[in-house]
Amino acid sequence: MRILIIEDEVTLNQTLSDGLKEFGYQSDIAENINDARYMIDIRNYDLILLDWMLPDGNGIDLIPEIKSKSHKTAVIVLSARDDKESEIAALRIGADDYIKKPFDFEILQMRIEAKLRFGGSNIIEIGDLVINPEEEKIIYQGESVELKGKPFEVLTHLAMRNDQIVSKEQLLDAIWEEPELVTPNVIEVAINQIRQKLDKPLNITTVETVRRRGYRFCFSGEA
Amino acid sequence: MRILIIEDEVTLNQTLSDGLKEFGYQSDIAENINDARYMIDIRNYDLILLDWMLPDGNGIDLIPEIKSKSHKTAVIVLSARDDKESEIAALRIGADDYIKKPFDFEILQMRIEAKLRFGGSNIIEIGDLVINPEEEKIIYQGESVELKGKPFEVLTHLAMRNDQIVSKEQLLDAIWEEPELVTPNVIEVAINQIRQKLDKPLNITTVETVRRRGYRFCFSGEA
DNA sequence: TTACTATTTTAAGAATTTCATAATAAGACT
DNA sequence: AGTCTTATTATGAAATTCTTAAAATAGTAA
Repeated sequence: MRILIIEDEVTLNQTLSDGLKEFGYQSDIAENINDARYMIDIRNYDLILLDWMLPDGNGIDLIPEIKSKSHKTAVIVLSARDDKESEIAALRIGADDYIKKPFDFEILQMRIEAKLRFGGSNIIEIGDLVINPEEEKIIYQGESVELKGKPFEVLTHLAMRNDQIVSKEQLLDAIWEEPELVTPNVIEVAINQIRQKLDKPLNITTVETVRRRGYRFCFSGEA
Repeated sequence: MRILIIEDEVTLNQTLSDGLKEFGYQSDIAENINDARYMIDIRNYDLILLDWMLPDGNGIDLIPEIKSKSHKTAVIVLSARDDKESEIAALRIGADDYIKKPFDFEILQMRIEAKLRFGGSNIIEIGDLVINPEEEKIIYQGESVELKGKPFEVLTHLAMRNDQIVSKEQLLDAIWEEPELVTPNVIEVAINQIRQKLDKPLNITTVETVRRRGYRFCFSGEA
């Protein structure tokens, strides 16, 4: 997670930066709009803390630019203004939150986490293989791979447990509604699908069989 | 967009409900935790307004349940408590925002929109396809496209979630007033409309079906 | 109100896709 | 070789989605 702090008070921005680092976030500091613009341009931020009053202008004027670059970047405005109109203006222009100065660091911390929690995706990324369970999509080296339904679920389950042996029973329990009503052969069929549609055309080997024990997803990302 | 209001003061919850309807949101009211639990169970909410003090317990105790059902549901806590500890507690347990009572409706309005907004404005612009939900208008390569009513709303909902799979249930909850009174077939019909009136004449494919899981708007803007 | 129009919903058969099975082939181990 | 496990493929059944048209509902203007 990368956070940009746009704030000109050196004491404050340093405190914020240090505090955020403690919680495991990467953070950069910009002390004016100009620098901020540059940073936004070269890096992708998950969240931006934005002071309203900056030496070279109003922070909130940056919001449209930020949002146009990436809608997914959350913006929290920090402002000394405590009138209702300012808050509305900030939110209206696209801020995701508005916190009045002086604020409690713990509350800011919590609000940041609340914002970033949203991005809790469970995308599996191994080398240049990307599996997105939410969207039921597989991308390998930029190419989309056609694999749907049960075989996709099996692949996902295995890929999440990279290098581990997963038994057929485990797969059945995890993916089939009523595991005892189907023969274990369904998995063999699914595995076959995966090999046909993923391994074969791309010339890679993702799932290997461990005789009597199950299957193991084993893919380093290297050829 | 469907919003659940969990609030026992009848005047307030009615005001909120009416206000939200004016802005085009579907909303339901629950006056206690028990009812709320039921509603959460049967419908998918994009956002939940949650009063802290309810006749049968603390509202914030519902947050873990809400989040475990769908982490995409945003929760805004409304509370009469204005101490720092309460706010931290609410955020820590998973709330996405905390607003102290009495609050200004306009600010609440803005904060709701900040949560639900997926981009800067609400005009959806992908390549040379422009969808304007406010005016219920679609422009593709300068050409106006005739698509109104429910099918338009379905398209909008899908387009706002570009690339994501949206289930029929979610569509029903978001767009129909009483989702359980209609069959899911209405969506199939709406999708068909979209394909007839948007995809076919313009020779593009916007919404693809993901069998068993729903539909996905998938349009890069490129041919 | 009445007639007319547009939109929404229902219904039902067609078309498609997925799933599980079974039968057979291939491979591994003793 | 003989036995056991896994791979492969085809096929039929089941489930889901598509399509179309008619019925119902809501909306508008005369």
